Amino acid sequence: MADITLTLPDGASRSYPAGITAGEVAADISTSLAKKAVSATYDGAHWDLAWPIEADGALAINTMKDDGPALELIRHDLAHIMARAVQSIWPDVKVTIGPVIENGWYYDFDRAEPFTPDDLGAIEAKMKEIINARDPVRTEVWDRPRAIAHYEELGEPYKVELIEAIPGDEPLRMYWHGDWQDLCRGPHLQHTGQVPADAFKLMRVSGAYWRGDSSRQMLQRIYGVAFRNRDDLKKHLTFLEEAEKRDHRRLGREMDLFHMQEEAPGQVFWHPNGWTIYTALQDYMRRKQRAGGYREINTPQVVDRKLWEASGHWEKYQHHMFIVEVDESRDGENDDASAKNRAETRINALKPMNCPCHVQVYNQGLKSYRDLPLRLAEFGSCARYEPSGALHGIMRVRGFTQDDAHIFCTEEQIEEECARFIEFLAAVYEDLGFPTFEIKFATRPEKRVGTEESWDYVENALEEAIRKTGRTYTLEPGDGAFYGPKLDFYLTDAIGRVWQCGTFQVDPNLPERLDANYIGADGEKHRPFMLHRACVGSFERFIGILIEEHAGRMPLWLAPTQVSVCSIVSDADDFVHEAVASLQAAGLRAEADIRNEKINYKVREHSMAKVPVILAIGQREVENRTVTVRRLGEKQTQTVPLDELITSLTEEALPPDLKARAATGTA
RNA sequence: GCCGCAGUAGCUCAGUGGUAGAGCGCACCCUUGGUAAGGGUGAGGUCGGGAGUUCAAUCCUCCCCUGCGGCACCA
Repeated sequence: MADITLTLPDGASRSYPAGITAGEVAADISTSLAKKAVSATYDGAHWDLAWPIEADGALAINTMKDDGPALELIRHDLAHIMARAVQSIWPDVKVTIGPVIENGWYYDFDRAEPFTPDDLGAIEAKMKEIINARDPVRTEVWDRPRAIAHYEELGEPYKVELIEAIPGDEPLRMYWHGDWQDLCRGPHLQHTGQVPADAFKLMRVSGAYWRGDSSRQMLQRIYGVAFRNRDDLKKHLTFLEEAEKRDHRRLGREMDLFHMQEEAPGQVFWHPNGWTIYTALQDYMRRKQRAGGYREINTPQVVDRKLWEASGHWEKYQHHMFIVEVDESRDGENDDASAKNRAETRINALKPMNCPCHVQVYNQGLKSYRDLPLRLAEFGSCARYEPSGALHGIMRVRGFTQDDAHIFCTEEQIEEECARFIEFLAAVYEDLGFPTFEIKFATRPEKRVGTEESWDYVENALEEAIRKTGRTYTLEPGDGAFYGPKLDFYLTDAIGRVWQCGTFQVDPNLPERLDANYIGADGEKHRPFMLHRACVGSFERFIGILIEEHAGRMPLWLAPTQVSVCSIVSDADDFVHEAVASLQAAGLRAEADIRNEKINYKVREHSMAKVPVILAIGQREVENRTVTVRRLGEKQTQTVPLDELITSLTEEALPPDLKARAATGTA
C-alpha cells in the first residue's frame, strides 16, 4: 500500500500507509495526545479519529482546547446520548433527528405521552450515567439496503424515511455508543466519557413538525445546552437570566409603557410613557423622510374587498385579513323595499398593507415621467390576522404601523433609488444606535412572473446599488417574491438576537394589476415600477427592539420622563416646581416628586423607572438656585446652577438629526 | 394553526373540596429625611370565562379564551 504524507500544524511532515486513521496518527505523535484527542481537522474537514485517511493533506489533531470542534462534538454526542437515554427509559419511543444548534442541540422524538419536566430530570440523570460509563464510540459504513432493513426491523420508520431521502446511493455511516446505535454523518468523540458531565442542561420540551412540515406528524423536541465546562454553562444561564430582565414585555409593564389584554389580542394599548417613545421616534422618522424627498400621505383603514381582489391580496391572504361585513340595509331603515333590492352586506377588509391604497393616490391625475420618481410615504396602520401562535409581545402583533413608502419610478431609476434608500436606512440606523446591520439579497424564485431579461436587469440594479454603497450582503437565492427581488435589512440587538426591520422590494406586478401608468417622453403610456420600502418596519417591533437593546434605559431624546426633580425637604417644594416649569418650558419632559419620602427612596424609585436624569433639591440648592444632578446608573452627583443644567440638557436631549443640524449650524 | 405548560390583589407569587394569604405597590397618619426601600394603620379579589360532578368547587372533569416556550407562518 502506498504511503501518504500528512503535514502537521507545526509544519512537520510525516509519512504513513494510506488508510491510517487520524487516531492512529495521534497515537504515533504521543500517547497523551492520543488520549486527549477528540477529533481531527483533515484538509479543512472535521474528521473523526476513527476515519481512515487515504491521501496527502494537512492534519491537525483537536483536543478539548480547540473550542470550535470541541463544542461541536460535545453537543453532537450529547444529542446521541440523550436519544439513547430516552430510549433506554422508554423503549418504544421512536427516534428521528438531533442536530447541533447555537449553544446546544435538540432531538426530536415520537412518543404518545408528553415529556414532563420530571422526565427531563430523569433523562438528564440517565445521560450522566452513560457519560460516566465511558462507552467507546464505534463507527461502520453500511450500504443503504442493509441500513433500511435494519431500521425496518427495529421499527424506526423515521430513520427509514431519512435514509430514503438521502440523495444518491452513497454508503451510510453508522455510529454506536455502547449498545445504542444511530445513523449519523459524524464525527464523534472517542468515548462518551469525553463529554463533560457537568456542563450541559436540558432546557425545555416543545412540539416540532416532522421535517418542518405542518401537514405532518407533530414530534416532541427536547432542547439542551452544552459547553466545555461548568463555568461556561453557568455563564450562559446567567446570560439567559439577564436577557429575561431586558424582555420588552416585562419592561413595558415595569416602566408603564403599554399593555395588552385579551379583548384585543396582538394589539397594543400604548400608555403615556410608551406613546412618548413612539411619537418621538415617529417625529424623527417624519423629519428624516421629508429631508429624504418623500411626500407623506394617509389612506383608509377599511377598504372594500374589490380593491384587495384587484391587487391579488384577497386570493392569497384572505385568511390573514380582518374582514368587516357591513349591513348596508341599515341605510334604508325607512325604506325597506329599496334596501331589499340591494346586496345587503358589503365586505371590507382592514388594510393588511398600504401599497394598493398608495397606487390609488398615484392613480389620481395623469402622471408624467417628469413626476418620477414619486416617493409616497405613510405611517400606515395595518391589521393582519396573524396565527395565534405567532404573537409575541409587541414584536409580532396583529395591529401595527409601518414607516411604509412606495417609490414609483422607471426601470432605469431603480438602481439610484435603491442606493439612496440604503444610505437613508444606514443613516437612520446609525442615529438609532445600530451602526451595523446585515443585508440579505433575495433573488428570483422558481415560481415567478416576468421575463428573464427583466429579472436580470432588476437583480443587477440592486446588486450594483449595494456595491455603490460599499456594503456587503448575503445572497438568498430563490427567496424573492414571485414578481421581483428584494433586500431585507437585519439588526442584531444587545442580546444577540437578529431582527428583520427594513426591506426594499421591486414590484412591477402591482402597478400592472392596478393599472398605474405615466406618460413618457415619447408621449406614450408606460407602466411604472413600484418599490416597496420600510426602514424601521413596524414601530411596535422597533420599539420592542429599542427597549431590549437599551434594557429600558432609553437615550435621553427617547426617554418618556427625561428629568425627575425631587425635593429633599418640603421647604424645597416651591423651587422644585419652578425647576420643573423651567425645564418644561425648555421642551424637556420633566416631573416633580415632592412626595413625603426620603431622598433615598425617591432616587431608588426613579432609578428603577429608568429616568435618565434625577435632580435633588434641598435647602442648599434652594439658597443657591442650583440642582444636584445624578445620572441614571451613576453613583456620583454634581451640583450645578439650574440655568446651566437646562442649557446643557436641552442640547443633549435633541433628537439625533436635529443635534447634527445644530452642530453643523454652529460650526 | 399545531404540541406542551400556565392563568389567584395593580405586580411577583403562596394556598386549600367548606367561597383566600404574603411581599412589593396603593391610600391615610407619624416622620423633614442629603442620593437605591424610615415607621404605623388601612383599602383592595366573581381565584380567566362557561358547563358538569358534589350537600358544597378557586381546587376535580369537559369546553372556550388569553398568555408563555417551541414548531409552522410572517404579503
